[in-house]
Amino acid sequence: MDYSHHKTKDFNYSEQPKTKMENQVSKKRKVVQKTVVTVRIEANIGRSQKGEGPPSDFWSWRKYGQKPIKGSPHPRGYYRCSTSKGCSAKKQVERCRTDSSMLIITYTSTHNHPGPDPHTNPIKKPLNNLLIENLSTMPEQPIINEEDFSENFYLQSTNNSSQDISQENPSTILEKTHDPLNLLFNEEPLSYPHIMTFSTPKPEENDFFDELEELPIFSSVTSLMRSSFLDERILVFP
DNA sequence: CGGTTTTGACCTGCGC
DNA sequence: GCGCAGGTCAAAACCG
Repeated sequence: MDYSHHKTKDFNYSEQPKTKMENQVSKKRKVVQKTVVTVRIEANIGRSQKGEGPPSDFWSWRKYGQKPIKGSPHPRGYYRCSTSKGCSAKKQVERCRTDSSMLIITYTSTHNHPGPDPHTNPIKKPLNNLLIENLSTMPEQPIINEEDFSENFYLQSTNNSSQDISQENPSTILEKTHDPLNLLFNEEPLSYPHIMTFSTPKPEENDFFDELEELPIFSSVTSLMRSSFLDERILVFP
């Protein structure tokens, strides 16, 4: 396995002597870029989710670990981006301890490569009955995925479920301030949810991509996604 | 056969 | 210093 990217200091972890773990970053209480998203699974999303898996998104993820979390009946899964070997993007997926129908997805670090071409990564079956519940920080990557938004996917109040995030990720807001990308969003730090209130293709989607394009990392990708992704979606709809 | 998932071991940070 | 909790490694199993 190629874990050499761990040495790239994508995380603002403190340096310290390492032995076997020299390629492994430190874990807790460090300043990292995080984007927390909660997703509600309304129905039995049996299929590929197997009741535990995270909603898929544009990126391909490879699971590299799973740990039971104290106080939560559900384990947390650890995923890293498998699209590019050098990509340090990771995400953690866990179920809300108080509401097992809620998935809490924590994105860590950013992708250092263009997103996958939807045309070379054909859309799978759409994820039905999903609700984005919360965006506690700015999306630094396309957390909105083609599957999830294909149908029956809509946003609820940003504040309603924020308690889950604020309780379980109290440092999120703090960490966000260290994210240089967020400087781009100072004017409307939590403006994203409103542009995601759609369940069918609407002009709002363009707004979403418009905003994403303000991120340098996405500027080259979102235009592609905007066109191809939306085009693909039309194919998905019956 | 290559990529992904599973899973126990290992490591680090933190609180006491 | 010790124990706990969280995060990652890496070998084996699994899968298409």
